Amino acid sequence: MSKENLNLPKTAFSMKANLPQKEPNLIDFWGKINLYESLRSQSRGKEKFILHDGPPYANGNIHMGTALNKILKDIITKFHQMKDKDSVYVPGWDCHGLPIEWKIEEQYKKNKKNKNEVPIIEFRKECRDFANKWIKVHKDQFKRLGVIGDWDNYYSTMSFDAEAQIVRELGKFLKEGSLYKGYKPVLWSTVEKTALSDAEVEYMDHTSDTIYVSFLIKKTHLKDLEGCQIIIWTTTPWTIPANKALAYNESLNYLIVEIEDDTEFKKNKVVVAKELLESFIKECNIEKYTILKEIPGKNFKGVICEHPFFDIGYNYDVPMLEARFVTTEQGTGFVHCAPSHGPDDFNLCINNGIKAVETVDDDGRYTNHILEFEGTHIFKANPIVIEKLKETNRLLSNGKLKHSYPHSWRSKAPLVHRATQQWFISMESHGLRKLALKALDETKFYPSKGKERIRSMIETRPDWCVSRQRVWGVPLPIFVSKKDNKVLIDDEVFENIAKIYEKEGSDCWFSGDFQRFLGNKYKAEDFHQSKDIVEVWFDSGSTHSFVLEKREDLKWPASMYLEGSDQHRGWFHSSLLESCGTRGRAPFESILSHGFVVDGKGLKMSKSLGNVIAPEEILKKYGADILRVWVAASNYAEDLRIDYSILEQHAEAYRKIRNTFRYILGNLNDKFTEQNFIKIEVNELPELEQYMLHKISVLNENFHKNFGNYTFHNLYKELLNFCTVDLSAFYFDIRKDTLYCDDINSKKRKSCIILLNVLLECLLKWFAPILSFTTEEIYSLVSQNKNDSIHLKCFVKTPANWKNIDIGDKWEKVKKIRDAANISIESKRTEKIIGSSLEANIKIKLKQDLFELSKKFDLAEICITSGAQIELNNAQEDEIKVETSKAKGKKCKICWKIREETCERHGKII
RNA sequence: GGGCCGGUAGCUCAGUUGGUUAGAGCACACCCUUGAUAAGGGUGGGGUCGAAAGUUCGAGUCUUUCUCGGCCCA
Repeated sequence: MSKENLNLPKTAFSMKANLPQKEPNLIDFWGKINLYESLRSQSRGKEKFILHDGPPYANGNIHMGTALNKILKDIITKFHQMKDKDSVYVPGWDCHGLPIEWKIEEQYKKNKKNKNEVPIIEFRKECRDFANKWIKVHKDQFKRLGVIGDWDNYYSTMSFDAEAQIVRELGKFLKEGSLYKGYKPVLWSTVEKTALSDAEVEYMDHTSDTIYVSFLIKKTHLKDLEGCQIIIWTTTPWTIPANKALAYNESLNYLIVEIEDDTEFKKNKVVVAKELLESFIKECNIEKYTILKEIPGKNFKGVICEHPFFDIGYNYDVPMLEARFVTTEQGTGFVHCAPSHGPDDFNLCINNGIKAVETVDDDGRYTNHILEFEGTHIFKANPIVIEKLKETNRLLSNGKLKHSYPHSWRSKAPLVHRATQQWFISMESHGLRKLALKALDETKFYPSKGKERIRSMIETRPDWCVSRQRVWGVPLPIFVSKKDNKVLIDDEVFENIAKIYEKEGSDCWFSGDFQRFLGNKYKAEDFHQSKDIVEVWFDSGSTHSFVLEKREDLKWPASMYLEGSDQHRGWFHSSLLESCGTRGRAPFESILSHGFVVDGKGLKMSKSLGNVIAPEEILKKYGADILRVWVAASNYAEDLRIDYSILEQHAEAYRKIRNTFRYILGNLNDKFTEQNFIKIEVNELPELEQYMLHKISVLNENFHKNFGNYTFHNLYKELLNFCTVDLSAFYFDIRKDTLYCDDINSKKRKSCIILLNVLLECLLKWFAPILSFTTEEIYSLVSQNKNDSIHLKCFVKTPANWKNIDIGDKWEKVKKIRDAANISIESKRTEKIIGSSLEANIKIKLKQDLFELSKKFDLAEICITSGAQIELNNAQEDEIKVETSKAKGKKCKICWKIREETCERHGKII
């Protein structure tokens, strides 16, 4: 009569998750049981899966992108571990480079300290401390996400052994001869006094001075062109003194135009592209003019002009050169070329024997190569150049233009192209490009489109500039002979430097005394020591050499590199080149790239839009497992959307999963009995249990298929659907009657308990890589060994005899009947004839095949009604017809079924 | 401006070589339950597949253009 006769669920597993409070305790638990060490010792000798961590920059708090990245890495690492491998994750940090230098300099500025007065070694120490500080912060933040890794033995690009190995790696390129000294315009910041890497540049609007300048033709074989002036348009007047050539496009047509306005240009014959005449006329305020002749571009071949500053000493020839980069988008169809100040200009000129020289110094001032203007800062030179052009009567007009222009990402200062001495790794001299392309073909990409993306970059990228004129980095181990200007190449010296770095770090490079690096073989006084440092992409591109190769617990090449899709140009790229150059193949077997985190509308997160969500907020509000669900449920092949409504949805799904566990735990009374899957006598179980084992085995198959393709969002969806559709709404709902109301010793109930145990184990293991905290919370509740962890387990193997297609098909049909019954029941429910389905009695008319099939089933049990009768339906239409009526009789106080007689199960008890 | 990728119900995602009325779960609405209870069950509504044009007997799927968004580059 009372509830003592029922076996109601009872569990210590709370419905409310309270993740923000509970998760930190689980992190402590993992520390206490030494989870990482246990994983390693129990996996010794097993096949290794090495996901090599792409080092985040040790600067600033983590953001959603970092959280996504680390969680994805952790999920994959755990998956492989549970697939019975030795899956090792060693986190690392990228430490050298401009952003940290900049931070220290900012502090100096605040404290009115002059950077130039601080010894380099002291400055570098501050950078090092700064990086160390952020590594510590990051470490805690990553751990909080549930990431398991070798946190005590992480790697960093500024560790002494890393700096030493970077020297060895550079030595390989030097020795091979692919690392060469070049003189090229690079994007240069006159504020930071350094060349900037692509990643350090951002494009913003900038207002430039624009000028139309005329170049008088000095020499031509074409009579029409004699005495004409070539008109160029430029947005960088300060580069005019560095002009060495003019470019035209031979596929364009040009016009010779005589100006008739009563100005200083009266009767002057000027040449511009036909298509651009109109804009030229307008912008130079020319009212009256005559078109004298149209001439094809190819006629400019061999034409020589004179520099607009011819009169003040610029008396060299300015040849006209053909170039495809000349377009009619803007300007005049002629481009002024300063080989020291633009990559296009440089390439065109070098191909025509015109070399770049150092026209502007580190600070941005003209050098002595620039007559008349030496010492003037280029950012102040525009008005001076414009004035001089006016004086020499070469300026047709000047104005302003707002356009997208490169700026330093740190200082936001506009950048310039400036020819400087740099060190380059050649893409061609030793076949690096070819090797890299071949290596890509041998790499598996997830998603596959990543391959094309990096491939097209490798195909077209220029030589790799690896030098930087800064101090916080690994010094380029280069000595140049004072005698013959040749680079010292000697393995002994490289190794000597590396050995010293291993002990002291690379600071000693700047100590002033470099004899110790040269050993006894050479004399310091015979060499210049390079003061450049290695660009940071070379640092991180070398991690495979000082992490994967050096550590006993890892392997080379890595099984996988996993980063955001921007790293196709970043770390994937630099690692590929470094490794192909030194080892002839990629340092990875596969690459997984993920998209970017954007807001709920698909827009990128930005302070100005106010749509930024920090991981910290999510951890505080929902907990890491919800964030991990978000990662698992999202398709990382594209951009990942996140906002609070999306998180709320995932939190809801999490609750469903949590309640699924809670139902199982409750009915097991928190007593998990591990089942030996192979020994389960499948045929002895009720068919419903057999069907569920079949579903489990099919799901397990799909699970591993999705895992194999790293399509976690599909995997997660299948797991979630299993919980909601197959378990909660079907199996659990049907079996409540058995679990609550059957005798505890009944075979049926025991079978169900077996299945719940199986389900608990399967679900715990399937979900463990994703819901790392919750599965551990559950496991620690049911595990006998208090120091055990779910993360030390392997995935289940479902015995072959669980899969039973026949039973699967049969039950799919039964479910159709159930669906039809539900529709019928629902109609009586809305008519208020019945409430719960147990108040219903259903009459089901079935066609022959279903009728025969249903004879073996208890459809009342399956449809959760008090009664069910089946009849043969001979009609053609309506395959399944259900009639619902109110069940007659009295409600059994225990099982609530309505019986005309006393309840066959509980009559006695009552 | 150029290259690459993407836009399927409010949300997260399926959609096989073009082939019936485009699917799932969640969310929503209504109902039931009160023995998974800040739970559980049932039923239902909701999409001109970013837009337009084209190829085809037939297009979410192929082509082109446009648009919006993301990454990279200039």
